[in-house]
Amino acid sequence: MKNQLVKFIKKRRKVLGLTQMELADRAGVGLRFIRDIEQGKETLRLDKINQVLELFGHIMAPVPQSKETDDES
Amino acid sequence: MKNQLVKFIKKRRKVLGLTQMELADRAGVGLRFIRDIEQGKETLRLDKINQVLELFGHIMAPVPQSKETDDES
DNA sequence: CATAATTATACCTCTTAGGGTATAAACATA
DNA sequence: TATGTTTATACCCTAAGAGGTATAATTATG
Repeated sequence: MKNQLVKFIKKRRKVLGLTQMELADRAGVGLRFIRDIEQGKETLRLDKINQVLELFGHIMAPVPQSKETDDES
Repeated sequence: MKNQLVKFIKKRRKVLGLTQMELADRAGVGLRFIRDIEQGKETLRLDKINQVLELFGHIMAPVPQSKETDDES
């Protein structure tokens, strides 16, 4: 599966009913960064991504390419 | 667990008996980048990391913070 | 429909990641 | 010990990521 990050962020944000701006504020990143994530930009910085994922109790880690998202945790 | 990436890269590289330089060449990244990864630098670019992980059939994806590495796949 | 809220796109600036190179340190092995 | 190999640290330069802002497009909502 490709771009699990995009799907994950979008889904989680919707679940919490947050706007991109609210998410950006809570994560302490710029609004533009949230947009870049959700647009599938691949040249993002890892620390910034993790900064956002932390809100959802997640972190970026190496997983087998084939494996489907096992989280929903 | 923190920095699964560092552990993963170091372990995989050792298993294949590659030097940092060899890994850099095969992944198509600079030697400095491999070193930055293994030194735990957190401000790395996601696309570059994935470029390296691809050699091992892996990719960066969001996982629960608490979950231990389940790969070894 | 009109209006407001949310998201997307574009431009500018500043900071820094990534690559290269050189040197030093650590780690082997004889 | 000395020698060669691998890894770490430090420097410079270029390209681009991240943030801000403004504007357009999209999506609700009445």
